Amino acid sequence: MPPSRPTIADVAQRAGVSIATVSRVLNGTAPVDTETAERVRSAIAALNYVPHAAARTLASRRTDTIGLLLPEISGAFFQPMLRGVEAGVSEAGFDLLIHTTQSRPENAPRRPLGEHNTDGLLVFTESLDAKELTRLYTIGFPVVLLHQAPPNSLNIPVVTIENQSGAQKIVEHLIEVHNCHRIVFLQGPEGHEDSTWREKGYRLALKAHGLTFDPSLVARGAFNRDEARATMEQMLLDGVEFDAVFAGDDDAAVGVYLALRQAGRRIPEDVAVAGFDDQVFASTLTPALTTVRAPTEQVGRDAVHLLARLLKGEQAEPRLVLPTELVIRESCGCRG
Amino acid sequence: MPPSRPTIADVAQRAGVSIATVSRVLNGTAPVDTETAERVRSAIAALNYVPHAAARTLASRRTDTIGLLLPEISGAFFQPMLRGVEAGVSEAGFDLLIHTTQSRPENAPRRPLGEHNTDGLLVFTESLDAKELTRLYTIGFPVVLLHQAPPNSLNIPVVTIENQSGAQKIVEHLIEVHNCHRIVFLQGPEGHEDSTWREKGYRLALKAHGLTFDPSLVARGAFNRDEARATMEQMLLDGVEFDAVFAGDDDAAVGVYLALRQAGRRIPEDVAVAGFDDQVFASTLTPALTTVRAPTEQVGRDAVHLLARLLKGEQAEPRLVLPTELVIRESCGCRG
DNA sequence: GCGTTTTCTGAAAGCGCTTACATAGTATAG
DNA sequence: CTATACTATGTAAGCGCTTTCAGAAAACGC
Repeated sequence: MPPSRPTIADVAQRAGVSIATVSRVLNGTAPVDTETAERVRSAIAALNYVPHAAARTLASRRTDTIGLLLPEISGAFFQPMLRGVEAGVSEAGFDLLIHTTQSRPENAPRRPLGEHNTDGLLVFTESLDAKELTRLYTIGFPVVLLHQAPPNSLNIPVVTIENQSGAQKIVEHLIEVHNCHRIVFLQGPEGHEDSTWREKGYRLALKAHGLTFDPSLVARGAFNRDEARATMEQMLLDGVEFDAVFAGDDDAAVGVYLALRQAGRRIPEDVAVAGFDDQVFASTLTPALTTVRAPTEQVGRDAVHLLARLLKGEQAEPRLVLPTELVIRESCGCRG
Repeated sequence: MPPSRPTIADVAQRAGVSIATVSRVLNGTAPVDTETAERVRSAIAALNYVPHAAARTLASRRTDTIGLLLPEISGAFFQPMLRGVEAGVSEAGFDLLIHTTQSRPENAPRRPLGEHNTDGLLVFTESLDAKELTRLYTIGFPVVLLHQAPPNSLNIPVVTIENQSGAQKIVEHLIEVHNCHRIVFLQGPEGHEDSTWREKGYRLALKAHGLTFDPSLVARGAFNRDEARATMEQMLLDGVEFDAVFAGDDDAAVGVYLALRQAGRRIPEDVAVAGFDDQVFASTLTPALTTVRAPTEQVGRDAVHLLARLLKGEQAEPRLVLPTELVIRESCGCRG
């Protein structure tokens, strides 16, 4: 057995002080004589002492940890968000505990992240049910929602993006600049809030230009390459006529590319394509994808800061909506 | 203040037993009468009781958590690895604590992951220095290395992939099938082990076909799109002649694509390009990228299982090398 | 100088669990 | 029917910290 790690008592003994004093030096919670503090610090260094996180948590009732709940950790969309969360968390001096809800086996622990192991939670759309969210709210546990409005209009802060206006702008671009009239819209997963807003934007754009909404042009892309591809193939098979596709998000746009290419339809000559998010790969597709830039990294970062403020007991704005921005590339027909 | 969460004592009282019995029901560490156990379980359900992780850790000296140390969490390369690690961790019944070493601010905690908050560590190349690795080894703390051999030939288990033979195979494909003679090799980041092995494979392939190694064809791509692009542009500017590029990895291959395209060189007609890893985007590039499939997800999963075995005190193989596989697409000139 | 505040330090009580150890009851063996 | 062995449960001692409380020492005010 290896020599067990030094405890605060070892440090105290070596420095000739009580453990309370060591704790004070460690946390700066009370004035300590300069020389004493120095002795403690050198004892810490000599022993290679690191405080035991669990003991600390138990005694102080703080975990110094923020929990992040999301559907999946891989997936290009979550990369910038994770980067933002990570940066925010480390700036704010917390640790990060990540939990993904997809692909969880049956025997999953009942409540993997919560008051027992984090000080606060970041919750992405669909990764925690309304019941648990309500429970957390009623016990006053700090939560910040990402890309999702609170259920039952609870007063839980939200960070999200301008979905509707972004979608409207890009659809209007297709209409105004490229004279598209029959624009397919691929919805996101069932009940996905981002998708709902984007569809509203899509409809508003049509309306603003006197185009009637055609339900046969709307189908599910599920924000997913393969599903979008299958949907697209089906539409082609069904002989649905269209001159543009607003894919809902960039992942779906890739599926659209694949389906159209296979069917021999040229982008953008035969069909203009637009995405949403501006994920990393968007610019390297051929043709480069016209899309809406979502400040996903900033969402992550802002959410953490908002949560951090909540944890300090400060007041925080209940809703943060970050602006999106049109990114014109080639797939719509510009610079074709 | 919200009503504080129930403790084991509350459960014990409600079930009319001692806290020890509750603990036994919770952990199954000793026989408990069926009926008593049932009473305890319903008390737990009624109170919505969840054991306090920190208290548990403190008392049992186990964290049930595995730590993962890597340079960055975003980046397409790490996605499959994370997926594998995640899956493995949840299969093995552990929690996952992730820590990234890049972009850490100055005031970073001295040792964010270690014996004090995890039972064992998964360490990706370059994310922990030899000194700390040695320290962990000497105190007998379980560690599994990913894509990296242990320093000072310590006996630390490793999970990695067949870099050398994979690289050799793809370079030989360029030589044998496409008759390439002047093949550029873009190295990974300074000191990156994967890169070292790939370079060896590159040299072996040349040698096996009687081609002499030309140092002017080797430059740094850093496994990074932008850096590879810049390097490539410089080579074009310098007038270096070549008929193929083995980009080191897929990210660098994208940079190569961009640089070549801008310079008006066609892929694969003028220059054949090959990558390594077979990241998600490889098949959707135009032309589709010929590369070497690295079983990155499997690496993550296997590493966790290896670590889990170590944690159980079982013996584990000291080195796991997963096979790579040639993936021929269009960028080399096949099915052009 | 003497009371009063301020600064520093230590003793000790938990935080919510796990886990020897002890004990009582119940089988099983001879 | 007594000796032996389980089985089921409780008691209590920590795990390594933080934090309250109190006290000693030093500094201050007048």
